[in-house]
Order: sequence, then structure tokens, then C-alpha cells
Amino acid sequence: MALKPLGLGLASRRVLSDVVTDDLRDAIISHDLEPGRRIAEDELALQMGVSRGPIREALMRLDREGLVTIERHKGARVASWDDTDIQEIYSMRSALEVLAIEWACKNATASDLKAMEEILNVYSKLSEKQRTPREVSRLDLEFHTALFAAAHHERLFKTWEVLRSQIHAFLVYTWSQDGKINKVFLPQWGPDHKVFVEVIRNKQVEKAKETVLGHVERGLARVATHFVEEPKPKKRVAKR
Amino acid sequence: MALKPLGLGLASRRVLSDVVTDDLRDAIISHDLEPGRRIAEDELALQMGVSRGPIREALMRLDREGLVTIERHKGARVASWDDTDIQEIYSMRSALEVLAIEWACKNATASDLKAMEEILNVYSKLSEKQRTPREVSRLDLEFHTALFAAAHHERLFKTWEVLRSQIHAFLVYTWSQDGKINKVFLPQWGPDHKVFVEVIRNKQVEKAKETVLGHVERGLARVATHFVEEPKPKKRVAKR
DNA sequence: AAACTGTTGTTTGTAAACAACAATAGACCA
DNA sequence: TGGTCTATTGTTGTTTACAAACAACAGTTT
Repeated sequence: MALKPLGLGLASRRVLSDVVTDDLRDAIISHDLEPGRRIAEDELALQMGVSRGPIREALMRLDREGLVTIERHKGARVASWDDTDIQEIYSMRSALEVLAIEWACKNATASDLKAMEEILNVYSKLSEKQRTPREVSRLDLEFHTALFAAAHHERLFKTWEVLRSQIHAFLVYTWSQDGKINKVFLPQWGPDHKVFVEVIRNKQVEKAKETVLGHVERGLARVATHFVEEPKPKKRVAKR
Repeated sequence: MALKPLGLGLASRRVLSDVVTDDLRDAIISHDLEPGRRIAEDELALQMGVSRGPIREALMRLDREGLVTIERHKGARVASWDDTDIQEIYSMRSALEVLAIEWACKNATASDLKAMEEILNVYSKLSEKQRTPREVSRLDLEFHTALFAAAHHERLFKTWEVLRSQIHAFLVYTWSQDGKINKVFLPQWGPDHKVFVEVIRNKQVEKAKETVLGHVERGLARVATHFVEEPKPKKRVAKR
């Protein structure tokens, strides 16, 4: 059974709270709602033309995803990031990806490998100009999602989905601070990921683990040096 | 029916959905609600004397915790476990505990260590008779929770909490199948865990990782051999 | 100033309805 | 008999409106 109902248009009977969740997530990831911003249920409900029920549900889900922060009787805010968060996220990511590639070596099917290669294929067909940091990062997250799917490990996949949202969110923030992250990163992306598919196909578990560890560590280094710290209003008093 | 009507609203600072969540979690973990059992919102709301709102919220949280399975328009069921789940849970646990003890070596404070030792202390004061599988397992989960707390890694801790609920749930199930799991396990528990505190205090990262890995693997072996498979009414393919 | 008190705006919870949907049971036809 | 189709039924999803609990703020009193 497919872990994720791949977004192929069929849009199957989505429920209102799903729509709200996705819209809100996009708004947060794209920074239409800036970090720290207050989200009032009534206001959002009015704005989206739905009642409070689905809004509450969406906010709770995004809280679980780490994109918003809910405090009792105080409501929800868009989450914000500092370097502690980066450290946490990438250390989790290392641990999870190592486990993922381990399981993928055992469980990956032909179609799993094909899905991963398909993403590499899409990348290779992009023109130089299309290889924007944003687009490549989107493909990057998609590739790693395919890797996690190949592990066939339900709980691992769900945990990754949470992490992915957070990575996605602060990556966009990082780009907005520094548009030219990509000098060394982008040309390397394709070859770097081809290795993943190969070691999985050949079931070279140890080499796979090393590969993925190095990969994530380089990712962290890249992000950390470019991440511009943002004052985190965790417990700040709101000034009017 | 074992669902206690909730105590009067003296209630303190907790909010209704918290109470419902905790009551339901207890009922599931203690198997007052057997795996696979259907949970209807209306029915539960009536039983607990609250409206559907807090019930829905509680069910969503328990779904996230993995104790309940919600399907759209079909409602919630108490989760059930098979050996695949055990494999998933323990592989996750290994990865997470290694990361946890790594961070604990860096970040543990004196009071963190003290908290862990306090639990060992409680254990050592238990009489032979009090060392039931159930009680020791409760202390075990508490100890490991203290370990995760000592890591000072927010996301890691939250992920552990999810896993803990699941471990707790099927451990109770395992005990109910076999009351004498403890012949080799129980006497070893105390000394086994003292090592944890020491390696963390001395910041012996590598040794710490080995220790925790072995520990979890033995835990898996113990559970796996005693786990009696239960028919799982998993997901049926959606027919249209 | 510090402590008290009420106001305000928000979240949280309740209630009663309706709408959308899934499962089931009959009805119908072959 | 066997199968498809359509009601029926029950549950979840959603809305509306209101009441209660609570945090933050401002003004008042001491």
C-alpha cells in the first residue's frame, strides 16, 4: 500500500480540514505568514470562509508538524527558528536517514528505486537556469521522501514528514536571507544522489550509511553557515 | 465498562480535552478497550459526560500517538499490534536512544543525572515481591524518559513520547499473554541501568552508544520471543 | 509604587442542528 | 441464485451561536 497518496490531481475527497491545513502550511513555508505571527482562529476562519472546527484541527496538526506553536488559552503563532532548532533538526535527520537507508537496503522494491531515479531524471533535464536553489531544494526533499518511502517503515516515514515540513520552512527562510547558497551545492547535487540509488540497489548497507551521514552533515554545514539568526520570540512580551 | 466517569470538575489547570486524552490513553494501555475496538464519538461523549469537541481532539492526539487509528468518515479504532510493528518500534527506539545518549553526554546537568538515579533508587527499594513485570516496566519507561529529558533535545523528546505510548501499550498486552517474562530480565535491571548514568556522567560517548544499543536489542529480543501474534484487522484496500 | 479590580479580547467548551459520506439491507432485475 | 442498484441508517464532518475560562491590560485604590 502506498504510503503517500501522491498528489496526482484526483484530489480525492479531501475534507475541509485537509484543505485548510495545506493552505496554511503553504502560507507558512512561503513566508506569507512570517515567523512569530499570531494566528487567531476567528480571524482565519472568516478569511478562509470556514468555521472554527476545521481551523482548530489544522492548527493542531501544524503544531504537531512544528510549523506553529500552540499555547493553552493563548492561541497559535507561526513557529520561528534559531540555530538550536537547526542543530536539533539535523541531528534527528541524520539518525532517521541512516535508519531509513538501512531499511531501504532490505526492503526497497524495483519501483521504489525507479521512483528515486525518476526524480534524478527530472533534475538532469532542468536547464542551468531552472536550477534555482528553491527548485533544487524541492527536488531534494522529494528525493529524500522517496528514500524514506523505500524503507517501508511506517513510523519512520511519519516522523520524516514532520521533519520535512520544518526543513522546508526554514530553508525558504535561509534563501530569503542569502540568494547565492548554491555555488558549490548545485553542481554536485545530481552525482551525489546517484550514489544513493546504487548503494541501495547493491544492498551495501555500511557504505550506504556512510554516504547518507556525510550527505546530511554537508547539508547541515551548508545551512548553518548561511543561516542568519533570527530573534526568537519564544517567550517575548508582545508590544503593541 | 471500565471508562470511569470523570471526577468532578475540580480539574485544576487541565483542560477538558487533556482529561479525556489521559483517560482514554489509560483505558487503551490497560486494555479496558481491546485492540480493534470501534470508538464512536457520540457514545464516548455520552459516557464521559462531555461534548464531541474534546473527544475529537483527544482522538486526534491519540491517533498521532499511534494508540488509535482514525480513518476518514469511518471513525476511530483502538490500534492493534503485530510483529511488524514491534520491529518498527524497536528499530526507531534504537536510533532515537543512541541519539539521546549522545546528546545527554553533552548536555546532561547534575539534576538530570540525579533524576535518573532517583528512579534507580526507587527500584532498589522495592521488595522482591513488588518487582512485578508491570511495575518494573513502568520504572523502565520512566528511566528512559529521564534519559531523553537529559538530552535536552525538544524534537527528540516529543518523538520519544509517541514511541513510549506505543511501547507501553503492547508491553501490557505481552504481559497479559505471558506472566513470567521476568526470570532473567528483572534481576538484571538495576545494574544494567546504573551503567547508563555512569557513562553519561563521564561523557564516554562511544561506550554510551554501545551500551544503549545492546540494551535496546536485548529488550527487543525479550519482547519478540514472548509476543503472541494477534490478528490485525489492518487496512483493507479501498474499493470504489 | 504595589496590589486589587474590572474590562477586553481571546481561546475553550457546549449544544443543536444539518451535510457528506460509508456500510448495510432490501428491492429489483436477470 | 446471483448480482447490481438504490434506499436506509448510522457516523463523521461542519456550521452556527452562545457560554465559560482565561490572560493581558489599564485604571483605580491603597
